[in-house]
Amino acid sequence: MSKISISKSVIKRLPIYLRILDQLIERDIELVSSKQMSKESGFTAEQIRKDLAYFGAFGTRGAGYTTSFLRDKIINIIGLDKTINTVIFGAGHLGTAFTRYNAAKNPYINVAAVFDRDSRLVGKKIDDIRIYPIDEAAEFLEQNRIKVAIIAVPAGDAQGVADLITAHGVVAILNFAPIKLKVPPGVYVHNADLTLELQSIIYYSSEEEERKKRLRKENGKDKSSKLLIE
Amino acid sequence: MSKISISKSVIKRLPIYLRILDQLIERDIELVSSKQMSKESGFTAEQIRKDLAYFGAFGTRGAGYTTSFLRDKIINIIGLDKTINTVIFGAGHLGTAFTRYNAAKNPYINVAAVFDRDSRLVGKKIDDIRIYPIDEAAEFLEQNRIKVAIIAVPAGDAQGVADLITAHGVVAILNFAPIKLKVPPGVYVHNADLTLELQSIIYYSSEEEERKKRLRKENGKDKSSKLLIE
DNA sequence: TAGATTGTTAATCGATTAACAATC
DNA sequence: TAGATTGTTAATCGATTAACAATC
Repeated sequence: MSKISISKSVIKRLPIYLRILDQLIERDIELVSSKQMSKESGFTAEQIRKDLAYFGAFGTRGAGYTTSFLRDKIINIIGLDKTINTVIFGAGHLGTAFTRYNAAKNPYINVAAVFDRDSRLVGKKIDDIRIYPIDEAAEFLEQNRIKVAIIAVPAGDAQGVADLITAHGVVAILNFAPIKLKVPPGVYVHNADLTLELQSIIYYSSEEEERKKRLRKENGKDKSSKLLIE
Repeated sequence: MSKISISKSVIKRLPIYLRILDQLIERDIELVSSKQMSKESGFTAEQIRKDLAYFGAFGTRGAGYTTSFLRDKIINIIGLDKTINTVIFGAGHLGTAFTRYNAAKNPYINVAAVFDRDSRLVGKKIDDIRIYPIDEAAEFLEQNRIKVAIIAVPAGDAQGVADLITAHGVVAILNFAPIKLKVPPGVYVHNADLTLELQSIIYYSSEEEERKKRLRKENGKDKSSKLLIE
């Protein structure tokens, strides 16, 4: 009965499998092999089979996986089977973008409310979602049993928001603020720091560039030295 | 002379170290130990030392690291020493949010232009950054030797944009569109799929919830069975 | 039965952690 | 010299890959 803990790497791949299955189902494809899913996802077929096998034997040997059945299983594993309500803190550009993006692209998760400190924004709406003052957050979270929240407020306000929401039932946070949040044990924080992600990409762009330059130079000078490269 | 390839995990941590150093320098702190950086970052001191050691011996035994010296080193390693110009495709909510967010938070990278298909947006500005029609992208990329681009267009347009920009010198892409881009070999793509990240967080929220419920139930019924949990 | 593909176990690979000698 | 902290090597841990028996 005791659950072995599944690694983060596996959990991160599940929504990707889910999206692929959604697309296949939309195209009325009823059966899929790990090999086909490998092509769509870029992960190896072995890895896909192994990931799924952590949770059960969902396929049919010789045939593959029934798309709708596997989709339902993954929805269940992630916990997307019941309607998930989430709230966003911060109605700035990022909060607004995320709210709209999510409404358009995420069939499994509903943004129930947006909270902002700025009283001028309160009462307005992002699409159909109302902006509330932050003082009403505690009550809203408790009444609606919100477990997941998105933080899209300025860095200076983020820790305060984190303290508030973890005190009122939130156990998982998607954090866009560029700081390391301190949260009570058991609360899961995923940092989606866009600046950091962009910076680390630069490494690959310059490396690529330097590699090419080096290659050109070496090639021009001396063909034999090519063997030394890589 | 041959460069051992450094793992992605290491590269992803470098911008975090950089931010911590920036903050320390702002507070006029001139020396920092791996232990202190560990506290700020959440990574172990051993890991920080090991990460840095891949690139050289930047510290002083017995003392620690000189903040400004280490910052310069990391800036160099990532490739942020010269001004990095990037461009964004898509002037929708996400593109706009990212443009503004980057201008405010990222001292190392400049958004040089935003491109959009929608002619009504062309000529407008996001902060000080002008929106151009997508037909002008090829020329702009070449003339300004843009190596890094951000894709924030609808899923259906993303592959087309990727084809266009990789044909004109872009070698690293931050992709917000929810599809797997096909790119020429050597081009680095980092997917920042906000929907997927939010979905995978749900797993932790429900697990946490179930764990708590289980715990409460067990505790109420029978104290001795507590030992079986976890 | 023959062909295909899963599920699982074993082997490999890579990344993190621990330990400690070097040295400021 | 004594105390502190790095840089590096070795040990451990975990994740991916390979192989193949099970079975549709």
